[in-house]
Amino acid sequence: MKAQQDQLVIYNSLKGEKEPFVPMVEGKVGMYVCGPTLYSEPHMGNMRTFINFDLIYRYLLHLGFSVKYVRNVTDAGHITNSAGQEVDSIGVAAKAEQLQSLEIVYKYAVKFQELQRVYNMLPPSIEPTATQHIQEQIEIIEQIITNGYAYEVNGSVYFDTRRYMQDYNYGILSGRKVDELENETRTLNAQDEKRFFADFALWKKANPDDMQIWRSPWGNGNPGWHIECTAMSTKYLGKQFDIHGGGMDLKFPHHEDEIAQSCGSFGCNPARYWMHANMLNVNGQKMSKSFGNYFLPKQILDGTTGLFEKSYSANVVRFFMMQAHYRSNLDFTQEALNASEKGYARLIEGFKTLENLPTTTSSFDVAALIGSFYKAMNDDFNAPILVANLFEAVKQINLVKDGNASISADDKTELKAAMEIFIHEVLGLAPENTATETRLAPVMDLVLDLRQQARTNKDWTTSDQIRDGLAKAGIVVKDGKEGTTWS
RNA sequence: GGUCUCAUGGCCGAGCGGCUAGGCACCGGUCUGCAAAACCGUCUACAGCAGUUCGAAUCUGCUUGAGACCUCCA
Repeated sequence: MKAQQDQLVIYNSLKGEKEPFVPMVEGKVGMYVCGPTLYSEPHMGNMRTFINFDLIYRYLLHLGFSVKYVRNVTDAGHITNSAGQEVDSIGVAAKAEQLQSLEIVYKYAVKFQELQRVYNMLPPSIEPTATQHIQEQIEIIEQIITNGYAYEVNGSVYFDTRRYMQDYNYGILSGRKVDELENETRTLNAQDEKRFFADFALWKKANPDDMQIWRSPWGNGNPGWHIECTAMSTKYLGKQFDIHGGGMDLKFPHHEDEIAQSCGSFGCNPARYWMHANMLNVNGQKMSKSFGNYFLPKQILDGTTGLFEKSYSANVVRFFMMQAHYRSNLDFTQEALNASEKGYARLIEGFKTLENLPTTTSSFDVAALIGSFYKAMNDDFNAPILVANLFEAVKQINLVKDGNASISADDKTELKAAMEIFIHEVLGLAPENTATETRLAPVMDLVLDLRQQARTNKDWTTSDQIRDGLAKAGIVVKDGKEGTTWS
């Protein structure tokens, strides 16, 4: 397994190129991913990022790394809105739903947990929340002030971007130049307290109508949005760790500001590899709350998205996502979803077929095939190539089944183990739930037995009546070469 | 307005200078009482125009189109 670790290459957003992955401590990986803000239910686009990092987490685990995967939950913090004002989005949601802030957070945390389970995502090593780490945030802010990169104004604390730029490169991740930014910024409202337009809030003085407030050396207030990630990643992974991930849309300003905060307090970039997952598109445009073109993960499971005429299983949705690279945009369309549904069924069917294959000698290179699975994933987690290679395996399996190819017993065992690993463990496609089928099986055996009797007697009327009746109940009967099956 | 990214066959998507993924759909075939399913085969695309090269979907320039970020967003 060590050899496979050595070959892993990751695209580092910080450098804009792929580079060999070398963890700080051999065999161990520290990974931080920006999680959801719990002021509403996560939509499908949000899920794509988490599913992609779940894939990355799973593959790192499979390679034998000891991974500490930290994904935060934002349950407090003031963000900057379009008017340039600091806003507590959770408090706003709480007022709208006439609940307390923590009720809002809890409500959506429960839903998010449920979604993780449904989409077969491995739980992170820890899911810290911002409210549990106010003290740590305050301490880092104090350190930044001590280092001279932040200043207090009227109970609020701002990051001093101009001062910072004298010592560090603000824009190292996003490639932005601050002097250009100034001219580009469309409006500059409500920024009287800031010394410079690019300064951002580390701590914001409490408003009279804030639902959550905390004590600080600067008076009662709220942490800024960016500081929580710095506090939590530092606490659980150290001042510098291996991988920092998140959605592409967090690159600027969120991740840029995280780097500034870490450099401003500890003097180093928090992560050596920055990874950014791309967006999910609907009709060619990014799925987003503000565009209103979003649907919820549960809606696609029960067919109520209003966009597609049918429902799809979580495995199909996940498989669909795995057919696109995490750094590419992905378009959700009816036709593509249908394609994935059939392709997924074919893959699983092929894997099942492998089990009952006769063995002689191998007519194809099984070791090379398995090697291609690793090669794909080692190349910056290229899941679509992995899927293509899995289909190559399915093709060979079917050839063997039809007697047009052969496989040795040892190769069969190896291939079965490898496919099991890559389909279930790495891609995270959950084994199908057969609970209902086990109850139904004896009944179906009886029904199909009766139908077979009718068929033997050439009583097509009865035979077809049974088939049509079952079809209405959602059970499809297939008359194969070696008997009748159903699903 | 600024910065950046991307344009691949009917659809979704890999590809990162030569060996022209993969899935689905279509079409043809095998099987079958019929049907469905399954399996096999087929289909050869890289927005346009120039250029670099022995050779370009892949590199360069221009044109056109789309998107992201600059505000909260995964």
